[in-house]
Amino acid sequence: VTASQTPILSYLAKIEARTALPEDARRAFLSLPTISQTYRPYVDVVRERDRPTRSCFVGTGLVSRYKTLRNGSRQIVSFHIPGDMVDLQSALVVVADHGIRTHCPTTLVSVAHSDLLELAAAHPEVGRAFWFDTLVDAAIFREWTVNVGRRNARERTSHLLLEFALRFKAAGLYEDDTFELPVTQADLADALGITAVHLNRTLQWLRKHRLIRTHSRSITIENWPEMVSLAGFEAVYLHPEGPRQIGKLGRA
Amino acid sequence: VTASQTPILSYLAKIEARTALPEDARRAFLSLPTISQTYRPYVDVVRERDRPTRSCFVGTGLVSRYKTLRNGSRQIVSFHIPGDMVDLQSALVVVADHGIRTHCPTTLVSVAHSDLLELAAAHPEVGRAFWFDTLVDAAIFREWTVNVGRRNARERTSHLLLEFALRFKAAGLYEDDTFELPVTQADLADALGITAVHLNRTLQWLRKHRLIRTHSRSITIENWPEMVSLAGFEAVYLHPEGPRQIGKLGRA
DNA sequence: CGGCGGTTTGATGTGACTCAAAAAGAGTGG
DNA sequence: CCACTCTTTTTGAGTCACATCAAACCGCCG
Repeated sequence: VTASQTPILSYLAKIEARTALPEDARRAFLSLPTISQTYRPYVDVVRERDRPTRSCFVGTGLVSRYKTLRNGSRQIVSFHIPGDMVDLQSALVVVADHGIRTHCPTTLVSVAHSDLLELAAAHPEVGRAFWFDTLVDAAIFREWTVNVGRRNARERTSHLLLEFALRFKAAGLYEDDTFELPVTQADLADALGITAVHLNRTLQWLRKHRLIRTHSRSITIENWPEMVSLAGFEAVYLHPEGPRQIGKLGRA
Repeated sequence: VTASQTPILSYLAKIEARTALPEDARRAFLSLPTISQTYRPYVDVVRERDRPTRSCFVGTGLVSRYKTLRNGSRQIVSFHIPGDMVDLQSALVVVADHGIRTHCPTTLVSVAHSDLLELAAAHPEVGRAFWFDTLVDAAIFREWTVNVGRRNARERTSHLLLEFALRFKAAGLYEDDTFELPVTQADLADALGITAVHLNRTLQWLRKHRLIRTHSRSITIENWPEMVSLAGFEAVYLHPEGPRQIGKLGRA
């Protein structure tokens, strides 16, 4: 196991938590040629309108996918943490409709699209896993839309923090109700569709009411039930149950 | 060609506008057993937390996908017009994280998930087309997030109307800059994340400034360039260019 | 012609934005 | 270990876009 395989192993662990892959598919996946690269904070990995030829996995650090508007304001549409596959979509979609950039020192491992598509073609289970991953992605986007469309600043902020908590937990990066979120308040605000100033006041409110605690960039969920209820959080959309099983496919 | 095949033909036309399918795949697709059903306005086709076993195509009318919050407010996350495949995602994702309902008299044609998955397995081109469709879906959700997160009421409203215009045009339901949108202002407001009252005033503003015209439920884009500029609309996210070609797959 | 969804209007309230500047950290070099 | 800078967080005051509530109006259909 080389260092550059680690993020792929994490990704495999993630998708296999839902459905096990056959041994040969696993092995084929792990033997794909990869390139590992380290980036400084706030570096664009993909720019809007680029035509990337590789997809990548997050090893350490954190990246976001974002869109920029005419007036310069930015909306972050998703964050990706270690073990996530970023930009799987660019495997099929030729021109990027959004950018991808780092927020802290980050290591990414990339794989050529052609290799991914061949892998998916050769191992239908992998293809299915990719499709499922895309579907969960879409589900998260939908929830995000609800978040910015219909919830106020307190609700959205706690909703996002809870989503992070669950995803970090699934990635094994969550202990004592605490996780590291190497992102500034301005960045978070860009994701939440509010201003940094207003996010700051919102965080203060959450702290004052003992819902969360913060120490530099680490976040502690202090009162999980209250947070869930404030956010109106329902974990269904993260679909931890995994995809429909192949066994169930036979004519019903 | 039976009546219940029509929506599938439209769907095929849609995906084949991007990439042609081999003849046997086409034929297999068209010979799937279907059920055609007509619904009245405001009927739930799928309820949140359901476990649907069939996906459907829109024949006539219009359906929306939506999520409901605790306080009863609703956020529509997408609309589907004739020729769209709705809820392709439920083929793999077991439990629905959102509802689907009609807004006007609507005919849907449904296909069993098991059939769709077998089709996709037997014809990789179809599997790829499904995956691509999911990706475009996700791209639309992302844009929608940007819309509600970072644009004001006028910008979002014109953005949504332009998206509709392009999609209706692609579906051949657009003439003289005009299309039928069988949806109330309250419904549109649910999609835009604003109140019906405010949407109403926004539409009045758009009319007064000669950007659009409305006659009952039909909408005319009166000044396309101005609308595009107001909305900050960029059509990339609809990905009309289609998926990466198989021919390009060979090791680069 | 009355009832009924849907649209429009009006008055008032407020959550979030804007601009600006102070305070607190974090990193760097002497 | 302390000055210095740069970034991030925090505070304050004024403003605006959009929400809320409520009523009137309109077109459609039986």
